[in-house]
Amino acid sequence: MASPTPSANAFTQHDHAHCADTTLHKAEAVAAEKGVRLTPVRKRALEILLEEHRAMGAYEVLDRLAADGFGNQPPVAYRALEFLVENGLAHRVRRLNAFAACMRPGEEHAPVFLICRDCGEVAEAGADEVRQALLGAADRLGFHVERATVEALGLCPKCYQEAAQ
Amino acid sequence: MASPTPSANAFTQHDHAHCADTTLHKAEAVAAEKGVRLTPVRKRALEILLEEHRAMGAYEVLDRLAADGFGNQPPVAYRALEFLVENGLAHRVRRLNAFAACMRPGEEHAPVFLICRDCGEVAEAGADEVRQALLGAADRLGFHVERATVEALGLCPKCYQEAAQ
DNA sequence: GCAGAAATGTGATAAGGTAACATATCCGTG
DNA sequence: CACGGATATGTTACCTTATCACATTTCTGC
Repeated sequence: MASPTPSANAFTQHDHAHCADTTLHKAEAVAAEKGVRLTPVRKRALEILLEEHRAMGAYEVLDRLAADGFGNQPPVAYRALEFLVENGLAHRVRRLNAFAACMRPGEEHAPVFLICRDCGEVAEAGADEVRQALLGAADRLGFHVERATVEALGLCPKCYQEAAQ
Repeated sequence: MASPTPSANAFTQHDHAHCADTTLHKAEAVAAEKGVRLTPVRKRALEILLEEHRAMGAYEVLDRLAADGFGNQPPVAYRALEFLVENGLAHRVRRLNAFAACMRPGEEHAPVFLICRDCGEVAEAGADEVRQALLGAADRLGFHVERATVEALGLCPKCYQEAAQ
């Protein structure tokens, strides 16, 4: 699989600097509202994810944090990332052993990740129907869902077209 | 999280020996039909998963394989497990870094895993609506889904009741 | 039987993740 | 403001999970 380009999300071009900026502000608001502390490492970790605009491994984030003067041991990255995930500011993409900034912090949503196996691009899609269906299926078995992971592997529009040629 | 009991699936009691046996036969039929080889290691790996009837780590499966006279290096287990997953005879449970035998080999299905965070039990639920919803959401973005991972973490009926007390 | 493909065995090592503990910082309370 | 508990950070060490590379064997079609 090729290295993911940081140039698109949901498979559409857009202004990164802008969306990263507004998302960071939303994240700060969420943290304030929840009464949790978006400390320097945590904020920087989120910024890194937002800047890169792609799924990043914990060690990759760690390298960036270390370069910025923070600790260079794994727990530094894992703790910051865990905090972000716990508070809905980032997501964990299990299939990639990676993390990505949440594009809708604060909004209640069931993140669905669409991962292109060709270009590596990861898109976060909103999909309430998926969540509803999952809750329904679980409910029929008496299972009480707390968190859900929904990830699809396949081809993004661009790579699908290219593959068809 | 407590160690998962091998005594239930889909949170209901049933006859293991029987279901393991019939599932193994179905798996053999699937392999024959597909023209792929269910070699000794692969078959044994599947048997192990069926016998234990729970999600098992690759190294745990490896230990069992080694005890049965197969190689004792990681690739032995990973290759066998990969084969099983590729051919729909087992599933990978990403949240647990584990593998579980498929209970419906041959049937086209979207496996949904319900993982109890208390007792560790893992149930494979059929949930076509989930798959449909996911395909629909992906389609709206022009994404072409090939494989999907759907996993829910929460409480099984038993642990939910116990927690409520 | 033979050649190519598929599968296995093995050693080595990369990548991902956590436990434990010391130190520092924050923050409410007296 | 000082103090004490809770929270957060830094660091060491280590464990688990997963893959690469390459030699050897086994299968399969011809």
